[in-house]
Parts: sequence; C-alpha cells; structure tokens
Amino acid sequence: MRIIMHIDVNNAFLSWTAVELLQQGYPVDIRTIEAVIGGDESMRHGIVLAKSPIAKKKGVKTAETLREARRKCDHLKIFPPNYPWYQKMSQKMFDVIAKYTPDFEIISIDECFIDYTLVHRLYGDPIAFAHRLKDEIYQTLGFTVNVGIANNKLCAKMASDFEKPNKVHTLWKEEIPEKMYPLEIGELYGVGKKTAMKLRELSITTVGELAHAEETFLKRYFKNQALPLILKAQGIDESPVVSESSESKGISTSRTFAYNLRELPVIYQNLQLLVEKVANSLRESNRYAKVVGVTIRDKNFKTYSHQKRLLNATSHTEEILKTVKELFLELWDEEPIRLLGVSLTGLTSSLERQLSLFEEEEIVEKSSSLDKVLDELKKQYGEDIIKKASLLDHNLSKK
DNA sequence: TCTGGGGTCCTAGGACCC
DNA sequence: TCTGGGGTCCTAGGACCC
Repeated sequence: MRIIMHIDVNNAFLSWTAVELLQQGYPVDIRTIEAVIGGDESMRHGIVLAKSPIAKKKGVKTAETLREARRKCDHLKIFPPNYPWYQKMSQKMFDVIAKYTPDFEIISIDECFIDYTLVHRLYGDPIAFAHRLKDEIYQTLGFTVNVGIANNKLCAKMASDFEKPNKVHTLWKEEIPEKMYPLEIGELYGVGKKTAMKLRELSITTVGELAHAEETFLKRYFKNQALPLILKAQGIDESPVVSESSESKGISTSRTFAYNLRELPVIYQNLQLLVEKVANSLRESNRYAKVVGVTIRDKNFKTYSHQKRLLNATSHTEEILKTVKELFLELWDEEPIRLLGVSLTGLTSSLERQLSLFEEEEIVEKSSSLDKVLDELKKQYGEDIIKKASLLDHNLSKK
C-alpha cells in the first residue's frame, strides 16, 4: 500500500503577503483581520484571490468581486498580489521538501504531493514526519501548511482540505466511509459547480451517496464520466506521483482591458504584446508550436475562440503574429472587446519543418536570429528596452 | 467599479479517408 | 440519384483546478 502526502499552503497568497508585510514592519498580521488579496478594480481585475479566515467566516468567497466582499465585511482591507514574491516563497517551501526526498510532484504554486512509500523506513511514522515538515516550514518561512496523508493522491488531497489551518490529517482507506462519505458532494475533488448541481437534481447530495450510486443509472446523465465519478467518490485513485516536472502542453496569455477595445490598430498593438509574450516563453523553453489560437471576450463576458494548425511548427514572433491577426479577423464580430488572449499548443521540441523554397528558408533564418537578439537584449536590459516602432508610436501619441 | 489568469482534460461534431 | 461504418484528425466549447 502506498503512502502519499499532500502539502497545501493555508491561504497561500494572503499568508505570503502577510509574511512580506511583517518583514517590512507592517504593524498587523493580516491573517488575523478582515483582509483579502484582490486585483485592481479600476483595471477591472476586481476579484478576491485569497481571503483571511475572518473574511471567510463572514462569507467572503474566492473569485467573487471585491465589491461583494466589501459588502460582507465592514472593515475589509484589500492588498494587491505580488506574484514574484509568491514565486520566491513557493520555491523556498519546495526546497525544504526536497531536502527530504526527490520523490515529490509540484502541482501548483502552493501545493505538492510527496510519495512517502519509499522513504517511510528512513523517516518513520508518516504522521510524525508530516508534523515535522509542517513545523519546519512554519519556523523557517513563517507561513502554515496543511498536510493530508492517505494511500493515494485523491485521498491525500481531500485530507489536506479537512480542518485548517496548520493541521495534519489522515484519510486512510479504512477511514473513507467515516471521513469522506458524509461530505457534501461539491467538496469532492473534481466535482465542480455544474456537476454538483446535476448530481443534486438526481438526489445525490453526499460523497457517500455518489459512492453507492448505480453506474447504469448515472451513465444516462454523465456518459463516460459516470464511472470515474463513482470511483472518485469511493476514494479510488491509482495515479502516480510524478516527480520530474513534465513540460506544459500549451502556453497562453490573456489580458482584460480597463476599457473595451473597439479599434483595430489598438487591438493589433495588444495582440502584438500578447504574441511577443507567448513567443518569448516558447523560445525560452526551446520549443515550437504547431497550433495558434486567439480568444476574445466581449463586453457581455461571452468568450469566443478560434485556432489554426500551422503547416510547420514555429517559434517566430512575426509568423505567429501574422496567424493571430488572421484568426482574429475571422473571429471578431466587431463587438467591443473586454479581453484578448493568445495561445500556443501542439508544442514540439524539434523543428519538423517541411522543406521549402530557398528564399523562404532565408527569411526564416533572418527573423529567427532577430528574435534571438531581441530576447537577449530583453533579458539583459528588461522588457521595456525594446519596443517595436508601432508600439512606440502608440505610446508617444498617447502622451 | 460585475465577473483574473494560466493551465488540463474531455466531448461533440464535421471533414476526410478507406 | 445509392450508400454503411470505422478510424483519425481537427476545432470549439465546457468543466474543472489553483
């Protein structure tokens, strides 16, 4: 039987900002007051990214609007996120874990799984080890984590979500009926809003009820998802802890604008910025994209997307931008635009380029070396050092 | 002051081929 | 003037996660 642990930072963004503020001499620990981490409302980024326990008690939920959160808390303090700092804290936590075992899988900035099975004999009782790890993270880094211990990833993840903060919980196989079956159906990992609603309509309101549901009955409503749902509810999961970080399958970026965009030149300038960003990280990962995609969100928050498979994989900014503009024009219905997004998928690490005409090859060579020079300059002198003429024109004309 | 940003995986339908 | 079915690839969109 495997022993798997799930480490989860309590209120990650809020805790990390609390640590940052305390280090800067801020007089209160924002974990102890009505506080949230939230975006800039004037930029239309006004949602709750993380909340303090007291804000949570007053009903504040992640992803709701700051206005809504303010309505629920009389003395709400709102702090902006500091992503580079979060990245640093995250790395430090994983460094602590890596001291003990290489056998862990990072799943997001504030979470990982440890496969304890093999190091069991080395470090002994898993519960004692979990406490040691949790306390070391708190003492050296200043924030708390929850640790869930179980026989698979799903149950470890469920266990770390039990009582918070700063706790160690187990959810061994034999504890599943007692600890997991009473949970509300929406609390099951992998069951979101929509699925929970559908299940409730079928009078399935707890994890236990789903665990005992008839597959043939559920199949009518969930097709091939019926069995995976039942297995999850039964706490069955064979997926392994994958330690070597696998490369992402796609690279994307998007931006919500402070004002809706209507004019093509402005739209093109923004598309260019987005393309430069994704193409840059594509080249940084030494890969090429075969599929280019564009996303538009209109003023009514409706989202559309359009994608296209290229003849040849590429990492050239200009080549991607050309495709992005084409896709955009095919997609856009001239409604004012709230958000633009660009995605690169179908990533390969080798350049499987079909043989093309000599001249074409030459153009590719040239623009490839131009991209490299630009990337290098940006790395040395920062993002702002190089702006394409069209962007400069825009900036100048604004001033 | 309505509703962020970056991902993964799945499904359904159409095109195309045999 | 008729016509089945399987396989594969591609695209759009939905659901879910942090």
